[in-house]
Amino acid sequence: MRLSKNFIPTLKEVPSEASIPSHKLMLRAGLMRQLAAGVFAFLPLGYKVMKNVMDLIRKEMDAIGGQEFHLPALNPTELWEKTGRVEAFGDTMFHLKNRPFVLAPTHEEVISWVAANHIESYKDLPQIWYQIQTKFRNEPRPRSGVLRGRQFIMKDSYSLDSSWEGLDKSYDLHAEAYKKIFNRAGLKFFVVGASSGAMGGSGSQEFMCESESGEDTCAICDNCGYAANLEIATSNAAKAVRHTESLPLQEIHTPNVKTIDELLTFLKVSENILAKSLVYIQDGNPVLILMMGNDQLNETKIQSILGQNARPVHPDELAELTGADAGSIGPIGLKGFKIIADKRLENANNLISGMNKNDYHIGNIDLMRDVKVDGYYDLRIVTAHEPCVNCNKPYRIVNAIELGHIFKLGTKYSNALNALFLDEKGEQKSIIMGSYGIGVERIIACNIEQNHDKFGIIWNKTITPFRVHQVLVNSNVENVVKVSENIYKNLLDNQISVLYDDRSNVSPGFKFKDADLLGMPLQVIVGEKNIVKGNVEVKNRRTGERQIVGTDHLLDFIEQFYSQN
RNA sequence: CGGGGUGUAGCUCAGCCCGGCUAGAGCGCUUGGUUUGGGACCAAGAAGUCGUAGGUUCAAAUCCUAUCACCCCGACCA
Repeated sequence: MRLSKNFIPTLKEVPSEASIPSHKLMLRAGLMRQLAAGVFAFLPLGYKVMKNVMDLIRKEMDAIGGQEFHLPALNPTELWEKTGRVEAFGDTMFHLKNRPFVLAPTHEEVISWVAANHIESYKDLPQIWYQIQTKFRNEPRPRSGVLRGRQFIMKDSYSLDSSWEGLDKSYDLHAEAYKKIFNRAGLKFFVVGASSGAMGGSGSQEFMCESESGEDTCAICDNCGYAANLEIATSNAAKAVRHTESLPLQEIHTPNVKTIDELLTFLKVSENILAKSLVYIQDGNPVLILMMGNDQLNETKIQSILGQNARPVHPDELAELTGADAGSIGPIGLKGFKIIADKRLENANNLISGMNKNDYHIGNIDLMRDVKVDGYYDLRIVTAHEPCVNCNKPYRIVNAIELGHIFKLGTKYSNALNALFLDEKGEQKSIIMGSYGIGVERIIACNIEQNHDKFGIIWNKTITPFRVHQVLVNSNVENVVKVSENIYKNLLDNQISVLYDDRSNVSPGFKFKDADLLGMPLQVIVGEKNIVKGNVEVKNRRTGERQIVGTDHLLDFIEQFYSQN
């Protein structure tokens, strides 16, 4: 493809709308333009990369027996009401105004509808159905370029099985396919246990790409390989000690002391004898939550214990329920409260907590003697350097981008939509489902996040839009142009995709800068000083290494370069 | 939805606080010429409802009110 005749609008300056590297470079390299918040127009070069990513995904999905569909994005609202997900998605789903339709944010409903109509027998199972298609989500705050958009391309697949063992098998097939896909796309990634959220189901894992620009946070153990989203990560953080002697309760005057940090300074005691109190409302009833010291409550964990509808108490309610303000709340003397505590506090004694009276705390609380604890749970957010739950080595906490998410759904959707089959005994059963997603744009963005330098993008060999970027240096020298044209033709004749910078009105420096920005793995530089000896210069974009190669050997060189992983 | 920021030429931005005369710069673009191995140079030129609406004023890019859009932090996130 000739640069002189094709639309690749590169930018010298960084557009003000972008703040993370991938976003800046996708705009600067002319891959896309932003139409509205979270909505992007992909330009020819960007679409080329996207098609390469989609092809890569297709190959691996087909290899595990996946069959490609093309389902509608426009869905009747009624279908989504049957699974209760109109309410579950709430404002995140786009609704049409002049017809009772929604724009689908995912496709469990439509897949189940197809299955309900056409799967009759266990003999029809298993199935793996997938598509690569546009999804719509009314994100409250789109951000980070294509990493969180309101419209994006997703590869979503769905497994249909007649048994739970079958689901495990389909799930594992996907996990393996996903690893191949991300490896072939050149991404460094890791797999974490994750929360299933509103998707429901029994288990889920996320494929994460470590990146400063990521929105998710994960705990990683570099020693044993344990990795988990912070939503669910646990650790072996030390528990409170149970002293042999439980001292009598003691009132402590603590004027104007509100936070744990202030209490630490005021009392000059260790953090691990302090019990912080938080209050949630579960179905209208107050729940006191005890955490050790300054441990942070994990919202995902508390919701999985108290239910999705549990919420933090309002300050006014708090005063009414306890007679004190936040900072002076504690487990002693409360009426009508359920009390739960973090596992670090299990059966601890000689603790200090609030007295439910402003400016006072109580010392020497024994959770076995003085408090009726309704349960100990893991409630905290894991922090850096804490001992790994498996091997006790310290965790690293990293930001990460979610590339893919796989779920064991079970029968939630098949039940709601009557997707049934007859088993070997003639009994009617619900199809057992799994669902599996990959964000296509995220693969592109992650690739750039992990592979760029101050000059521009460095494409991975598998998804690069062109294998070779050919630069004609001396467009004013007739003989150089002639040789360069021959090289271009020869590359094309040998099925090597090449972007040819044949522009005559642009200086060599400008072309080199553009070549580095656009990021093809290999640059073939055709200039006067080398062609007189029958050579061209070949530059490795990643290493910057330059080699002089005879024009006769150029094809071999390129072939060899691309045959190395 | 809460907090912060920004909207001026295709792009990056100055001017706004403290109102004033024809609204600026760099890059890009057009024409002509000179250049050609790391974002060339000279000359001439085109290009802006100053986000939108209303208000104050003799006078508004500048002050006031409303509103829209975009970005960042938070909340949210199958």
